[in-house]
Amino acid sequence: MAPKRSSTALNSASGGGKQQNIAKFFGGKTNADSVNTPKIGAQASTSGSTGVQKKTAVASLQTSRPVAEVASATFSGREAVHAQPQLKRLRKAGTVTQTAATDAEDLADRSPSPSPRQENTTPAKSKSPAKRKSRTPAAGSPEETKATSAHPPSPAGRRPQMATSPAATDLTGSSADDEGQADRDDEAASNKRRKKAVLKAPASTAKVAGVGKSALAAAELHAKYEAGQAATWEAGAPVPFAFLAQTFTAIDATTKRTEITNILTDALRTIIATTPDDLLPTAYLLNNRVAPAHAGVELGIGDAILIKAISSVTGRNEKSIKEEAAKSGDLSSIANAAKGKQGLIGKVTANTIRSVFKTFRDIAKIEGNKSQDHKKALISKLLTASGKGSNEAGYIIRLLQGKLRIGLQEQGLLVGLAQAAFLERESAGRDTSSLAPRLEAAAQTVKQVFSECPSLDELVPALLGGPIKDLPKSVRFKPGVPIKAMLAKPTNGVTEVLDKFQDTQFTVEYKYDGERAQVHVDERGHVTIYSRNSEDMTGKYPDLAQRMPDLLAPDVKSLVVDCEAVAWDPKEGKIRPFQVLSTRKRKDVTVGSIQVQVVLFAFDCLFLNGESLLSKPLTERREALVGSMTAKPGQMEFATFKTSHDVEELGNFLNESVAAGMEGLIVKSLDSTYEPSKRSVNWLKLKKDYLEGVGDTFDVVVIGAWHGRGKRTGVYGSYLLAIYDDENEQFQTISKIGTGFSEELLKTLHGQLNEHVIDAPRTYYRWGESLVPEVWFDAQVVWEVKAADLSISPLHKAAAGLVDPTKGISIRFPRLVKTREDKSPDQATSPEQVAEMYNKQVLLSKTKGKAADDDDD
DNA sequence: GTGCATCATCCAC
DNA sequence: CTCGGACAAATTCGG
DNA sequence: CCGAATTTGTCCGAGGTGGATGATGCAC
Repeated sequence: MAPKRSSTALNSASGGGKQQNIAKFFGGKTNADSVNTPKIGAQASTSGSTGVQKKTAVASLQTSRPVAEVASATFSGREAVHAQPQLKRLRKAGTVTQTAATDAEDLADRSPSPSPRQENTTPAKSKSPAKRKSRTPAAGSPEETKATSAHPPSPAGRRPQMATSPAATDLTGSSADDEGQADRDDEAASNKRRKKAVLKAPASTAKVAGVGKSALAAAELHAKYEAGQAATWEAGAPVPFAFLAQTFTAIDATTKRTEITNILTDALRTIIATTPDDLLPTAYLLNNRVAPAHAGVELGIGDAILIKAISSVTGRNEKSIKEEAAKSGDLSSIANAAKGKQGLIGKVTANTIRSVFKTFRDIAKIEGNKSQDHKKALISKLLTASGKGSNEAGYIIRLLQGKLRIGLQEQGLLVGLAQAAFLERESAGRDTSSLAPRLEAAAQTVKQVFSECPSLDELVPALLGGPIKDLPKSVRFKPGVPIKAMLAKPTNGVTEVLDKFQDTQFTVEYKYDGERAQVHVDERGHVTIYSRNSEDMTGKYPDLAQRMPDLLAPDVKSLVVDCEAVAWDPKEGKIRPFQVLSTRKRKDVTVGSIQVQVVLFAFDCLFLNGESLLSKPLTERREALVGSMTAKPGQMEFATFKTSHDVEELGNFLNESVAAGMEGLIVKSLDSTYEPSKRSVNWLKLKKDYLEGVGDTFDVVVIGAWHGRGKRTGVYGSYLLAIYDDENEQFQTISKIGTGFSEELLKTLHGQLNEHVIDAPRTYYRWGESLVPEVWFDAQVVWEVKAADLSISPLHKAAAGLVDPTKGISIRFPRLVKTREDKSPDQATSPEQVAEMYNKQVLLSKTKGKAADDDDD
């Protein structure tokens, strides 16, 4: 064996130091270097090798940025070592770490406080003056108020870039910004070969302007469009499904965003002008839904049933359909091809939008014995009733798959709805120069409204009923209807965080590894709980629903809080890993039968006593949060957070959080509003595995692949990966992988791997029965892959027998880092290393849970 | 028919 | 959940 | 000061592991 040196370059710049440590850790074991980076170690107290790793990890965390810098910081294990103590020292200095429960005062006085505030607004280089300068309220009032209340209005008059759009410049006012120390920073940074620099002031993004050249061009077209003319049906008559299919085809033909929305807008206008009753079913079809998410109604259709249906309509056998679909990457084209021959048979009446939608709803209701046959029959009927042109049958298939794949999804739909409604019902105006901003405003309003009340059942009628600017009055946030969750944007290091939040006051929270839970309490005390995707989870968490009333402060009448539900071990008083939470029953759970207990970590308050808090700054929402509930260990606690601007300290807090079993941190701007459904820069997530050169990586061998679908047609869409067990001379699968590739690389790899195709798997491959790749490869190619975590796998075989007697180990969130031309397959990561990493993770989880910060002193 | 294994779908991350 | 690509808007750069 | 070049924000669609649930299929 003796995979010698191999990686001289391994981890080249970023991981040099780490490498040494690993090697040390594995006591010089031959291929030690293939494990690039084990987890950040457990508590430092456990000295030894673990400690060493932790230290280096810490060091690189903190710098994170320029690769070279990291490298030098970590290059020698020594240096890294002495970095550690100071970290510990710093820990408490001058900042507050609040662990749960504590009181509101504490919170209140820390946060907004004058001093930090001005510190942040003052030096403001407000580099994005244009940014929040906001547009005339036009139709978009709600965001408006929100934006301005979040920040001191700091508009900068000059620079109304949106030349022609007067509306966009209206509101501007004085400019508060001063010159450019930002520039200096930038230069300094870029001198250090930093990729790009900085910028970005705080919250309240675009929305204000958002009208560019292409939007203006579009407005001109819209001003001229005659809605009714495209209709081939009589006013009031059901709109033929073919009309929708044609629209899809047109949209599919372009990738230009404005063009897509224009096509959609025109089509929707036509429907509004002729048969407005069909707008709702149209919207549902476009939204790939049959009911609002929280209604819990699903189609229950997958490729398997679709293939059966296609088979029964075309007479082809299922297997051939399946194979062709795998190769062509598109089931829908098969249905279309068949249609090309047949067209409408006999006296079948053609599909209409409403008939298709009605059938979808019927399908969703079917359950029980023979339900699949029943569904198949309905689908077959839809297919036979599809016309010949326009790819109708294909779109039926795609709609049922829930993947239209034409470059239009929910956000695009909302824009189309907004524009169409505005133009058909209230535009009035021909002055195109003001039209563009008004359309933009309408779109923003509709998006906002929908994110606060994601129900087309409410939105569409309201859209047809009155002016868009009145929407927020009729369709609004209320307990009992989930609001779309605000999401955090990934960042690649502490320094990036600091860049983005330069002159913003921010706070840092633990990122718990559980499940998002949006808890609603209405005026009657009724509790409902929603998932990140707005599914109703109340049936899964009756225990949470039951305990809520006891947690509420006396004067709380209604409330919506944003939380993370985390598995909880009541005996040990510690949190448990996500994998445990996922084993919890989901339906018809009764409080008495619960196997996996759960603790809620609350981190935001969105609604209190009849009032929406969305437009309030985080500081206020936090006050509301701690003021409205009382923490109880093991039941409900407030997410641990701290407020600090110090790089080192942030890095330290990140490590702390990981040691406490967290996924990392969420960094939040303190004066930002809650922006539903946005992946806002106001919330940044910081996970150790995002950092370059940090996190678990593996060197794996490619032994199989699957044909890609959709835009990956013609190349492999995913690959099967294995590690190498040199004792038994086996390649054991550890994961599939399908992300981290550029399109170009995908092509290259397809060609490269095709040279290693073999007819049958090698006898020395070990894989899961239900994970048989479509193509096998001889073990030749080695890649470096990164993951967030390791898990015991029911399918994969890596390190089988080492941790679990039969099961192997797999990885969470695998992605390609790079190909490793310099490594041979026998230098891949070994089972021992995988097992070691897994064990370390478990060990860590044993000491985690509670106070992670009581270790020093 | 009942019980058990497997497949398909959905949903969390 | 992670990632990359395409667009459009916003911002910076260069003449 | 204006147009070109570059950066940022948004949206979309490829793809991952794993567990519960419900339907189906097979053995008895």
